[in-house]
Amino acid sequence: MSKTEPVEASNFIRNIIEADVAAGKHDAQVVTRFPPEPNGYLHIGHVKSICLNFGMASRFNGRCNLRFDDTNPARENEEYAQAILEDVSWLGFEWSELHHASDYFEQLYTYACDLIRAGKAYVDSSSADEMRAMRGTLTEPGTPSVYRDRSVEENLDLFKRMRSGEFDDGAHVLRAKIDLASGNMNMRDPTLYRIRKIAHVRTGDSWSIYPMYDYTHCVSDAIEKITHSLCTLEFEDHRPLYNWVLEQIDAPGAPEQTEFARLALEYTMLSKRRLIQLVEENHVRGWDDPRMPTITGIRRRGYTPASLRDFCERIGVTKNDAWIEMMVLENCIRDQLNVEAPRRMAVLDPIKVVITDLPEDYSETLSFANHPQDESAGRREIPFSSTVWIEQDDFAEVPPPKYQRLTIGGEVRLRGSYVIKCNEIIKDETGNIIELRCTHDPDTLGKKPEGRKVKGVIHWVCAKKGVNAQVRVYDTLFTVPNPAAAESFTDIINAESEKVMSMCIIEPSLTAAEPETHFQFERLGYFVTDRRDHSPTTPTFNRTVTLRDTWAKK
RNA sequence: UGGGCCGUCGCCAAGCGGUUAAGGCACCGGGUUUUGAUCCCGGCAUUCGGAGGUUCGAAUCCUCCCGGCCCAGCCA
Repeated sequence: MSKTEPVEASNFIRNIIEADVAAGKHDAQVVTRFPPEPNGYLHIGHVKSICLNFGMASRFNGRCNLRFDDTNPARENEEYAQAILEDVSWLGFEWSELHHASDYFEQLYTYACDLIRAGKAYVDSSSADEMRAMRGTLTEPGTPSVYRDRSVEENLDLFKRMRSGEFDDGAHVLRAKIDLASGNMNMRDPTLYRIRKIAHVRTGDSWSIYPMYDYTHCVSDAIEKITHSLCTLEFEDHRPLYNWVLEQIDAPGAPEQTEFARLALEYTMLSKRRLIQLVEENHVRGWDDPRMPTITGIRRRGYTPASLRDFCERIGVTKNDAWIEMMVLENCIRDQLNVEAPRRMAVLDPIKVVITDLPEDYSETLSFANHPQDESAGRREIPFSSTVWIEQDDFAEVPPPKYQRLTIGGEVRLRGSYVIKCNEIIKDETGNIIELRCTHDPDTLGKKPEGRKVKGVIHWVCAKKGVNAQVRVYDTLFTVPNPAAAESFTDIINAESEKVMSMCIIEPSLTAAEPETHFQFERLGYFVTDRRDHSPTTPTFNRTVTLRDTWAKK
């Protein structure tokens, strides 16, 4: 076997882990974790992180935990947590262990007391505003709070009473005692605990103080013996603090944080706040609107887990501020569905064609391959009669140059059927074409026409047996590549991001399809039966993506 | 000189002192085709943000410069 081995794409994180394993670091184990906060739906940016974390674990025969970073009960809820579990599973990943940061609250509290005893943390009774003022600026050092030198006994006592609920929100916080002059703002005595007299989904009201992310995350990683803690670039500045905390306590593990660039996808917005806004202001119909970049939305649009995993493979992992073109995502689903999706015919914007040289009650059954390159996909029967629907776009009274479809006096192949010629146009009183009267060449079924070339092939559906359906065609939600840069998104929302087409005609067999079944509608694109709205009596399809169209581009 | 980070083809991205600077997407040809799809074949960076330097040899090491991103939540 001398054939060239396909070189698996390398990335810096994989290289680091590879080197660590080779060096026997962390006992040559690889344990990662995906740590979402249950305060929103997962989106395609999270998919990158999920694929990385689960992918690395599986590649190195390690484990990947799913851990909810549930340290802020004010914003988190169970609906989000359930959705996250479903999305990760749907993507095809299985977590090794399921944890919650809240499982560690007691341990976190104990470590915090250790920190106080070691003189590494203190209770600050300044207000949030005062603390902000004392923090200094990017170029000026901070100034110490008057509470910075409280005794260990006083700190311990106060912290204990904070926990017991004696104080109101904001009365005190627990701060690490590090370096108020640090150029890294995170090291200027960061807050470790704040008082929040609010019930937590999992711990109820047993706590009135909650630990901050910086303190919780590293300790949670250590408790779970995570080896490689992968996160996005904005946490780079937090790494010194992550390490500082673990150095102060008697940590069970020695996780190492490595940061990578978060995904930036053209024409989409991935900030949780903005996504929530889209939903709440009804710019979309919900978290699973097929235009949303959420996993559930992308799923409803018709993307598959495999196509999303492929996407992550293609975009790579680096620290570059990279913008991924929409096309890259689209090509992933095209490539998968081109191989896997059975072909069908559907007419979205129909115009009637009457074949005048066939008896009015003529009907015939034609056999079609379900896939042109894959015999194993089988065949199906399609009804044909003297009246068919074709796409309005496939007829032009005044054809543009190089037009290969039906024109007056011209011929075109009805895919899998006969070559027809248009002889006459019928218009209504306002001038709209309502019917094309054509004749057919009976000697062209399954063979090329005699003595001439017919280049064009168009799709069609039998008017007698075709079934009415709703098809929703989608375009990008925004009109600009970087919507996040816009002042308000009301003026950059694409008014044509969704077009609901209710007069579509589909092959009769399509009504039997289960929800979430993928098809290629020939010459149009890939479509999926809607997860929620599709049924035999209400056939409903979403357009996942169009076919590549080199002609339309010109 | 507040701190941290990033710059390799239009868009991603390998590359880790010696390679003809991988690969994918896009693009441009040409072939096959009853989907203007797919598929196939070919083309596509004398050059790695810039300028110096080290070296027999630099995208890879050093210096300076230019451009971009992140940080002043009791958010994550």
